[in-house]
Amino acid sequence: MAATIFDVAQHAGVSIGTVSRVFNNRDRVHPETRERVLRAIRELNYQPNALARGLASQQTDTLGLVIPQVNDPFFFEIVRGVEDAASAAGYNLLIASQPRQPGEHSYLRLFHRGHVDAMVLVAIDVLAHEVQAIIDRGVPIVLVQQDVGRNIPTFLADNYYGARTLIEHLVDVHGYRRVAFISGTDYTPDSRERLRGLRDVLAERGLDLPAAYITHGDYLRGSGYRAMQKLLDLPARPEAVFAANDQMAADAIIAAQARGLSVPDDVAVVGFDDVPMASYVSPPLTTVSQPVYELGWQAARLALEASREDAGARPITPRMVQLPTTLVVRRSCGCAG
Amino acid sequence: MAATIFDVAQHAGVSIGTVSRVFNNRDRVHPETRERVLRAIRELNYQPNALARGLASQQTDTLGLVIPQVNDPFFFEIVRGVEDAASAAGYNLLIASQPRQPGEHSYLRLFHRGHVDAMVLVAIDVLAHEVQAIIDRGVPIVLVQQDVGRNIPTFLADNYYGARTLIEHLVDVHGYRRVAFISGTDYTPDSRERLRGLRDVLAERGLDLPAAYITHGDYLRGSGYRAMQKLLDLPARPEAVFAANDQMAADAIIAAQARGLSVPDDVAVVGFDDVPMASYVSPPLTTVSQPVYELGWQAARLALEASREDAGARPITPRMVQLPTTLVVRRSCGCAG
DNA sequence: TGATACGATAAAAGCGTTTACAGCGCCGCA
DNA sequence: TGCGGCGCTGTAAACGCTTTTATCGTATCA
Repeated sequence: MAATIFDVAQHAGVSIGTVSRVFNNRDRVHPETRERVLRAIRELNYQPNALARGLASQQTDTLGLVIPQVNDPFFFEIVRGVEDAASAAGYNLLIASQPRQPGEHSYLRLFHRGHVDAMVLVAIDVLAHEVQAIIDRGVPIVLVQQDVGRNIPTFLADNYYGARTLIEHLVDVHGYRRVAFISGTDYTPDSRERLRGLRDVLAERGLDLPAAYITHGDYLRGSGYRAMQKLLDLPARPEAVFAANDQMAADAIIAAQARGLSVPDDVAVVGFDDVPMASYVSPPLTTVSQPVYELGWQAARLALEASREDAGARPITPRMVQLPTTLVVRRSCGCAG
Repeated sequence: MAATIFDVAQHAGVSIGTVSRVFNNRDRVHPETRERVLRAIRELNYQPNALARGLASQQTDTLGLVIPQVNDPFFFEIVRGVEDAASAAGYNLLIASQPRQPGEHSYLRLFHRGHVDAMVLVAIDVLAHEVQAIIDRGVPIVLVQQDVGRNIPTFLADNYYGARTLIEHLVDVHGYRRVAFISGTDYTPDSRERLRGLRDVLAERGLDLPAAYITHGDYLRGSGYRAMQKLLDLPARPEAVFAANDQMAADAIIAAQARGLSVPDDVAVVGFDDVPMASYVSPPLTTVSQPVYELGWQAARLALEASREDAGARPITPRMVQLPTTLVVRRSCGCAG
């Protein structure tokens, strides 16, 4: 088996308490003793057992991350941000997927079993009072791409402003007046906020947004195709279609082209997210870039900081942070390459 | 704080030993007592502390997963497979990235600190003897998209056969005779195997593969573009280009189109992996589909099984498993839509 | 020179489980 | 009636750490 603290203590001729003090730089230890202990640690390749350490110190040096069970590069990018922040802080990362059956909440289990010091929940359908209860018991939780109010810290891209900029481009630059929407799922705020951006820009210019122009997708492959078909069947075909993410926008383009329509000449299509695929579809997608990696990174940072300041007087942490989005103009809106 | 086993014992009027027996279904407990304990567990919402449990039982119910620090949807798909297998078996998933500096090996730390019962290493640059040592100490390790011999279990897609099928399609169906290659990184076997497939098919047909036709990429965005430029500068321009993954193939297409060349009329381009993007680029990519999710899933299953059979006489586990690949014909090879 | 304080270390008490072992009541059998 | 065995449950020792408390020299001061 691996060397334990006892082995090191024996090897260095000290007690285990001293080894612990040296390893954690706690209290003062005579320089000479410290040197002996360090040598023993090196010689035995000692690494403290994480479980024992967690049990004794009541902290696990582990960050919990819960993500939806969906294959979207968007989430992977968040995972990368979270992972980087965690490992930079010397934390491990424990990942759980939101289970399929809606009743079960895996983040509760992570908490109850004492696995983690803090949690980041990405686009997860949470129970606000449960989350609040966990935070109150000393395990900080930060939400990403989700907002349930109640003073629970939240990191979001500025979906509303991003959508506004995008629609303003369509309306003010290209002069489109009939703009339709393909929504995503509804339990996180992003699709709603993007729709609100669309709605407001149109309203401010006195343009109409008929109910039939709002179709429903689920962010996943295929749903954009079906929604686009419905829109193209409409008597008053939209001049531009705003899909709530790039995947659906890419599918919408395919759907239009399958009918022999040209994008953007017959109908413009724009998306949201700026995933890698966006620049490779034809025509390349005009979309809105979100700082996804950064979102994960900052959320993880906040969660970890909160877990460490737990005892002391903690500074006021932000209730909500919106990160800026950027309009990425390519060709699917009608602009020239 | 959360309820402990003591609270439950007191609440049910039994000893902690009995609570533990009930919770783990070990030994026999009087039905009536069991009922009392179960009620107490329910009423207190008791969940055993994972650390204490791991410390006492010497098993953590946690699977370690190490992936390269790269943003590739390919890896995310593997993560999903591994996660599903782990959670189906009641295991948690601890994720670590291969650190940037080549000297450090995060999987060693996971092992040494007793975090995990088993590990899956994906496309990681490992030290064979270290891995062997860990396995010998009772923590099973399974490699994915990597092979270092030494009886270390390995899951791979059948890269060689996949490449063969792809090249046979180019040569035998389309009649291309000048086929070039854009390689990936070299520390995992996949790029090498794909090149071998290309080489063998050409050789069997008496076709030449000049050294200049083998260019070097790194699987990442951008490198396919540069490699393609070199190929197009060649006096004898290749008729078809085989990129070792789809990302580079997509970039190669862009590079060709930037020169006013038509794909596939002037030069055909094919890739490998069949990532989501492949069907959206223009022309849609002919490529080879790998069972990526399945790769992760099966690797995790094997690792977990091995960790549980540890004590008993374990059946012979496979040294290497190759999963089948499928040719996906789209338009970038010259086939009609 | 003897009481005092202090720096350094050892000893021991948890942390919350699992599990080996002991104990107890009761039944069946000689 | 006495005793071995069995079904059930309590007790206590690990597991490998952290952290509090106790101890022991040694230097300091009156």
